[in-house]
Amino acid sequence: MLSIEQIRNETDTVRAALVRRAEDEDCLDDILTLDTRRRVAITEGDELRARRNQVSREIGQARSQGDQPADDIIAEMREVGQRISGLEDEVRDLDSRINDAMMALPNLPDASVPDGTDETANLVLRHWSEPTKLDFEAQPHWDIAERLGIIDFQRGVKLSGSRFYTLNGYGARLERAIIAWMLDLHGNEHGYTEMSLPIIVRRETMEGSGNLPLFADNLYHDEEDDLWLIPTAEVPVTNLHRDEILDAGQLPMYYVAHTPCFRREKAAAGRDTRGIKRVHQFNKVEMYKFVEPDTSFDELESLLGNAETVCQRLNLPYRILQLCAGDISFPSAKSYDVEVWAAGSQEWLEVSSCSNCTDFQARRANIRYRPGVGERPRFVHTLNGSGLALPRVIIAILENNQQPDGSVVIPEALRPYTGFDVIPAA
RNA sequence: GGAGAGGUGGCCGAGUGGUUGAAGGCGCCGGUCUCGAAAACCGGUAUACCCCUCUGGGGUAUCGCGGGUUCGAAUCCCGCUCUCUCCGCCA
Repeated sequence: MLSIEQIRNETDTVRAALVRRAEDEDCLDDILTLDTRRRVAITEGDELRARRNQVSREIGQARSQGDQPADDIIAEMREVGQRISGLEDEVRDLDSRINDAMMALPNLPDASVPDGTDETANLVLRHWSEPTKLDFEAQPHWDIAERLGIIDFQRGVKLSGSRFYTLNGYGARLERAIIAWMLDLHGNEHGYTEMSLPIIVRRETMEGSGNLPLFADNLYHDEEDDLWLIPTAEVPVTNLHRDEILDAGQLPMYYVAHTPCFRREKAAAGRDTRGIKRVHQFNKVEMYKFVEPDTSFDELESLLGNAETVCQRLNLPYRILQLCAGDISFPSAKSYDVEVWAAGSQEWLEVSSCSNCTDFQARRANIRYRPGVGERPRFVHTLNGSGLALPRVIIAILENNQQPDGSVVIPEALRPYTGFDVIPAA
């Protein structure tokens, strides 16, 4: 959520930034109109309340001295009370309309974010290593995995429907190893605190992270208790410190968590239907930072570095994309994507998206910190990045490390965790 | 799921209709004292919003949340929510 002060005082800046995101900025005028009406109503209500407080105090004092208050004063105050109620209704209505409009506004792109309205305008910043070249006919992961018997698509569908699968034997063990290895890497070498979190959360939690009310379409929902399955660990982590005022000394705070992620993928129906590139349930290791505002853009660079380290240690060729203004996610002010090369399906796979959400989520979830003793609380900045998403890492390992005999070699870094060096050809 | 108890400021804890945004204590910050520290003493110590003749002044709201009664509610009534205890159930 943006700040109403910024919309009020820097309207043109906000308008220009929204245009860069290819967002409709007409609502700004509506918000400003509602905001003016709101403040008029608040002022009038406050004045009436001040009058009522004063008179009530006088009535109390008179009564304590045995005097009876005049009936006409009581009658007048009764009427003042009704006017106050009316103004309160009006303010409540205006608040909710302003809030609805504000909730629909995305974060503003940072000045360093390139122009562009969609993914075609994203910039390739750099490559690491060369896309894997195999001197035999490379197979896509769905063929490799089925042949090795480590992914069962049919039975996944039998259990849960399309876009579900099971990992079997070496496949399941490989996934478990990758998760444990990533958590250890970020926990031991990058300074993140490991968390195990609820993956089913209340409505308020989804609102705090910005997934509701706008993106309900992509979420699984339990109607009976109004609980929601998380699409990413970003949701519970963001809300860990909701409605808190942190000490400056506590920042920065780094968290890493492995969770299953659930996505209905309504908007992507029909896309990427083969294999495990786009599924309804997947595992992900997520990195998350709460930081002081002045440091957040530096923190974004180191966050990206942490994601890159994962790819490097796995020896997966990757490239870094800087997302353009029209392609950064709703709460983000600046984002980088990490894409690894998959030699079988011959495409770049997004395995991580690292974003600086500045104070956008913090404002929504009311996460503040006190810069110094006696100073006013300020909103923290939040950042998140996958570190990494499991299915696509598995795809890349299977496709890049496949051997002519049909086996798949495990990256060295993972071997202490898998306990095997190769998935043997069946 | 059943029964009961309870949610007050950073923490503990008073407070059942009228100068209570909230006693008292602890903690924290500043000061006095001291070579320094401790102790003691003095002072300060929530958040959000609004207005103005705006390096300052004034006002409003907030005692889990939302309604209601009343001139006036932390205090009374209703609904919700969360926590705790006991019973039941269960990994």
